[in-house]
Amino acid sequence: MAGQRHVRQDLTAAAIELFAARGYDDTTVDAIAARAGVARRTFFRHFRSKEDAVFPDHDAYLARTEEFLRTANATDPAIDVIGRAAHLVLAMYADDPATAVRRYRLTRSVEPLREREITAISRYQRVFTQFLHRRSDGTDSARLRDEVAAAAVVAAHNHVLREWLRAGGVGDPHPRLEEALRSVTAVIGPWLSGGPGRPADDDDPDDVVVVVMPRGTPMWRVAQQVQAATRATQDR
Amino acid sequence: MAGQRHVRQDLTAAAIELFAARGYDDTTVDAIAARAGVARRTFFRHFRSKEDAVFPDHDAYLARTEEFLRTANATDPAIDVIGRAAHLVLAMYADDPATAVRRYRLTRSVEPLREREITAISRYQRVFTQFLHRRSDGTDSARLRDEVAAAAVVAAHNHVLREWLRAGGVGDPHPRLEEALRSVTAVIGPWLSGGPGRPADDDDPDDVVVVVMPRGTPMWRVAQQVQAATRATQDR
DNA sequence: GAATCTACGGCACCGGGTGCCACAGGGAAA
DNA sequence: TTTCCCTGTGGCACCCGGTGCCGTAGATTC
Repeated sequence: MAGQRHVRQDLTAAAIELFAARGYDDTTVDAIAARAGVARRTFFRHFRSKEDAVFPDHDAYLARTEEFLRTANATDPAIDVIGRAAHLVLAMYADDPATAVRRYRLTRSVEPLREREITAISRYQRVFTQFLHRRSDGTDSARLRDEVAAAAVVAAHNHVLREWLRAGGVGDPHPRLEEALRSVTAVIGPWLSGGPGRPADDDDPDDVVVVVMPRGTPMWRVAQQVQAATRATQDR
Repeated sequence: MAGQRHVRQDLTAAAIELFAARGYDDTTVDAIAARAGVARRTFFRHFRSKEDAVFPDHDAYLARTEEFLRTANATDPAIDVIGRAAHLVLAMYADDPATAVRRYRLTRSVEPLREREITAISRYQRVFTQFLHRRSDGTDSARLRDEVAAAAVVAAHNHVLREWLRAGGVGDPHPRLEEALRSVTAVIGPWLSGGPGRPADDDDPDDVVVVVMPRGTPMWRVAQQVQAATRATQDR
């Protein structure tokens, strides 16, 4: 049956139109179903709740993000991987700017939808955190850093996305996210992966590490270099 | 009427007991009201929704947090102020460990309550962000840093709170939050008030950053130093 | 003692969400 | 072709959270 996908799309379209025209509270599920030309019962076959009609394929997006993280290259810095995952999430909005903007305007004014969106974001953050946990040792301080790092990346993503939506969804938000993530990961990245090298010899003032590199080097690379340098002279 | 406060407390007590005993979904508002010895209509006079009964004075807490931030000393570093605000939020849980733990166990297993909690947390984060915005210039990069900093502090708070609750709410969580915040603010603080370094001059091979520091220096401090060094020669 | 205010109870109603059964159509196996 | 099954759908009844409205009892004020 080819119409199976149509019904779902018709329902979201009807929902968004009616919400925008008559308001969220004053739009019943009956009205949405009627506009889409199906029965009320069919609506709840496609969406768990009234709010879900606004975020149709959210579960699929989250699953895709999890898949991306699961298949990520194990040698890439973890902070960069979740950064690219943030780009992936952003792309899901940026691929259809018109819908994204309409949904944003709606979400901003309707409380239940806003709460829905917040919980959706928290699920992404949770997925990011779990990914970082898989890559770090289980110490409490590492877990703290993982959660902070995930929160930071999500915050950067949200900032760029919101600014882009507020401006009407014009242009490509990806470069802006890239820049924001560069700024954030420069600080968070090294701190995140900052396990101790060999113990410092506090009594030896000459036991130092010297690093020279071009200005603008990504901080995660700085961290790599410093750790490499630390290990290099480990057996002096 | 002295019983006016009693009814509210009785209702939350009845709700938590019944939720724990019979599950959230299988507990109707009628049952809660009956157990508290009042009518169903009275329940909705005290709480906007069924979930609200579990988080009785959440609005008051948020208001207290806002008040704290509004009356904060203007000369204190912003990152420290929201850190102390996080301690204030933590104290609201830690003041009644038994209730907090019961509520945590409940919240963890019941989805609607978990979503409620998440939106509650997001409100705190929003308040933190707005406070930082009031203290920073309105540039886009400053706003980004504000949001990341607020997210980081909230994440640290959540981590400490959750670990404390998971362990049964024994002991004082404040020292642990203090330590977590020390670790986080050491990285975020300078970055928050510092701003990004100047862009790299890729065509100038002499445009390098040199950092020398004791072996074993935590990586977050390396990042701090590198950024400081980057800014230091900004006007050469 | 009358007026007023506040908290509460009872009631009817709306609407989101679910369970159940029936049915239509299309494809695969007989 | 016939039979069977599977999937998407419609219709119905029902539960329950949440609201509006009105009445009332008790406490307070003048």
